[in-house]
Amino acid sequence: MTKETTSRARKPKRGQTREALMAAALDLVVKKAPFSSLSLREVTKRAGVVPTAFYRHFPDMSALGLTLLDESFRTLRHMMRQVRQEELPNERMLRGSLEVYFNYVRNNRAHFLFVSKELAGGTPTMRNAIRREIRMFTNELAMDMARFPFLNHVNAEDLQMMAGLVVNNVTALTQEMLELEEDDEFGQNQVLGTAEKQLRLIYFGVGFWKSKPDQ
Amino acid sequence: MTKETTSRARKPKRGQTREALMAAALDLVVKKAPFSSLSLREVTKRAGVVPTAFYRHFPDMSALGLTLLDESFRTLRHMMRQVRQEELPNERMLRGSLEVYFNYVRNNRAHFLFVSKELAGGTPTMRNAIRREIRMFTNELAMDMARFPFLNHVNAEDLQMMAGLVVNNVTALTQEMLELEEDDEFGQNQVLGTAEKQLRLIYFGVGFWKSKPDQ
DNA sequence: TATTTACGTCAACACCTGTACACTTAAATT
DNA sequence: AATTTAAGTGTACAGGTGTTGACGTAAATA
Repeated sequence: MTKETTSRARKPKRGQTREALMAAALDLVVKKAPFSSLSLREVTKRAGVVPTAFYRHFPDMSALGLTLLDESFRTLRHMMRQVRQEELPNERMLRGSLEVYFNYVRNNRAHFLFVSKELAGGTPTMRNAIRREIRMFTNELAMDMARFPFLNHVNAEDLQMMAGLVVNNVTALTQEMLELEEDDEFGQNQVLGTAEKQLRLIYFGVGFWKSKPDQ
Repeated sequence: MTKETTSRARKPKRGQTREALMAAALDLVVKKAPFSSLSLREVTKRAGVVPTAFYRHFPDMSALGLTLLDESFRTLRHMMRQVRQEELPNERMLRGSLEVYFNYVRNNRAHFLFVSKELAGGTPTMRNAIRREIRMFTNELAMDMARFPFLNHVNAEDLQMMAGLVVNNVTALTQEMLELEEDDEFGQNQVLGTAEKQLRLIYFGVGFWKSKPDQ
């Protein structure tokens, strides 16, 4: 008799549980703590699903983490590629590029917070994956700079060094940005202004650089 | 009859349990995970003490964390003050300063790892405390730069910007250093070399900088 | 239409967690 | 020498943790 009456209270919830789990994890990262210290049970609870349902989608939490990491960088990579394909950078477009980038950060706050917290505090696997992505950005930036006419006399190693300088700073400023309240437009503009000045200063230094010819 | 015979197996362990707890926590940070995800029980276990003994020394884990943070920065502050009191910096002594600093990092690896992981992943209290310390270093560096003769025409805001650039980079390179194995001298020298070049490049850019007179 | 598969539920487990309480005892203070 | 204090111990409890296993059922496939 109970068999046919139990069909009413079942939640259908077709196939979007995977996305719900990912969203729940990101949500908790924003509101609570770094991903690496979240528990499987609290993620499923926030996703509105029973703990054991987790295993239908991921073998364990670290698999969820790596999926989130992939999601975090996929669109960013795409955006950066587009920006880099435009005309050769000049001083005028520096501000524009920074605005585009930091706007992207603001619109993907959760993902950047996730990455930022795992960069130093995650498992070795996670840290290496993130550092590899960042190194890739650095390499691509160095390749772009190689096409600058006035950087012809800078060797590959020094180009890498310069790109590293830029990436290090943008990374640090991103984290500074993430510490600000979401509606703190004054603070955000201040960081943006600082970023522009710092990059321009680097730009000046780069113009003066002379690589040792033999190394 | 059991009363007087139980006196033999007691551990004396006078008053160094507090230090043992701090050392145990640092140890676990190096070998296991960020401080914020350590449990009270595993810290006491590693310190060779029963869980409840913890409360004789700290009200909770976050109090231990703040103590560790204080310990991490106290000696560093002292060292930096000494370095800054020496003669005005020139290009020659840049390498020397970096060597002193990174040597200090190497000799205090656990403390720097602790700070590095809490900087982005810790509780808000912890993050703010660390960021305050770093901001202090930036301010002091900016004050030093103000005494440079050839920086007379740079206003206070831009000095802050320049100091921020330097500190951001040294911070990033410190974290890069911490990712290397303790005995990877080649990698460490490579980071040191990159650091020197990057700071020299900034030095060039600073020489070219003109502040807007009105801001 | 019959069968299989994907994806949800519930119950149970062994273990780890922070913390309260009552106890012992070496050392410090009187 | 007597007493107080500081700092260790063991027991206990309520609650959170990852993971196994058996079960149900809507949707996809045959």
